[in-house]
Amino acid sequence: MSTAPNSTNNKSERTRQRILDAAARTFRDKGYAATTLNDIANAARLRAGSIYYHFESKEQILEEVFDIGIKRISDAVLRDVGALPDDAPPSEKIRVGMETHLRTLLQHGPYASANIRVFGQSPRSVQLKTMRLREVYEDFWRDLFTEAREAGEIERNFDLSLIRMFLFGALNWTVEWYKPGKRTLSEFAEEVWTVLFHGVGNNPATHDDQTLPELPEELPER
Amino acid sequence: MSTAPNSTNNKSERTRQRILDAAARTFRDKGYAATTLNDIANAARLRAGSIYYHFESKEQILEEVFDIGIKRISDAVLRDVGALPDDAPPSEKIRVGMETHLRTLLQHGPYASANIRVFGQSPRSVQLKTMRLREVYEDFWRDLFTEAREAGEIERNFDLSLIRMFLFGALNWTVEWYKPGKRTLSEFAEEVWTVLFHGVGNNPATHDDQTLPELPEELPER
DNA sequence: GTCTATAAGTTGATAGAC
DNA sequence: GTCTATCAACTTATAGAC
Repeated sequence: MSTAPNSTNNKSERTRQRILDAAARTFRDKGYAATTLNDIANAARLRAGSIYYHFESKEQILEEVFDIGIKRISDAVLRDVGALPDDAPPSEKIRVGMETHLRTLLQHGPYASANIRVFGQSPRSVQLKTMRLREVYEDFWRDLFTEAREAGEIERNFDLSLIRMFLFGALNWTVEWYKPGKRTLSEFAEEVWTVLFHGVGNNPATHDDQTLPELPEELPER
Repeated sequence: MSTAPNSTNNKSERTRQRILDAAARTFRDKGYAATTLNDIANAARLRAGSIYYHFESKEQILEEVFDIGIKRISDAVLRDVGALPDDAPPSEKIRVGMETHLRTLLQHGPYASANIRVFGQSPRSVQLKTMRLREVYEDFWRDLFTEAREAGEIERNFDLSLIRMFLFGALNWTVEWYKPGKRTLSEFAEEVWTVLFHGVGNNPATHDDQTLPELPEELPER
């Protein structure tokens, strides 16, 4: 009983988690190549050799950090957007998704931010293994933007994939500069959303609610 | 005459440039720590030891790559924006600056993009040395946005530094995903500018009262 | 100026004691 | 499970031949 073999909360598992936490934080701060097993071991309060009882290689640690990071963002965003009524305006779903994406990135541990900062410079083999999870998350957003256009909330002539990459660039780049300040994350996300949908320009009409103009069905592809 | 000692185009200087070019490209692709002097030497077609005739250390190479990168972006943007009439609308200056920033980042060699990708994970001491150049460039954009607000082209209540970081996030992130496609860089920059000032939303008013002429003349191809 | 050779240190990873 | 000890490979940097 005391040696419950199926428990996921035994000592080994907890040590494994400590190593992953330490690795994620160090990867995020210094990058993958600059992080040594000694760095990770020190931060996890054990010796470098002991890591190999829990992991096969440094690369394997990176893979798990990546997978956990994407899953954390993806799960949180899908949960919060899913909690909205099905018939909520897509633009509102986008607003909630943005806020949760940001919140996970900036406040919920180093896994998500390690992902953003290190992915581009990690070995190709590692990138490929985490690709599928990334694509699932990306598809979610692709669908959300398509939904918004079909609902008439996005002008027809915009390139949706450009808009998506543009938005994610702005959001992901926050890991390079964001410091918690006077503005709450919600207010921050709200302002980004406003820029995305209404722009910063002085357009008097933009702040009254949307009136859906007549919208023919033909979509100029892409 | 053949041994002109002051010439900046002698053999030594050209080799130095080859090393810097090779380093910038490899830093951008693999990151600083993952790049070895052997990588650089191979790409520059000489042996690792020979690099030390031209540079004192690996860090010094990184510093020069950073400085060159910022200077390339900064010089190009200040030149192109400066070529506009002084009384051009600030929003137009922003549009031109954005386009040149993007063009330098994506088409004018690896120095600028290495800067974006590697800076955050480089040694603190190196970051500090290039800070002053960065701040000059940042001040330029800060002034431009302030000018735009004072001209009434940006709504009062927006946080300008947030807008600026938001925009640069979107622009800088392009190094992670942009591939030259059907859309020219000018069209691309134009669309980003439109999103920034008018948003993607369906706001009928925003497209009628454009004060901007539509493409009065051909842009000189670069 | 570039080469080869090599020093001096670090790294990821393994073996075996406890 | 974690430790210490250690290896082989690699890294930055230097020395000296050409």
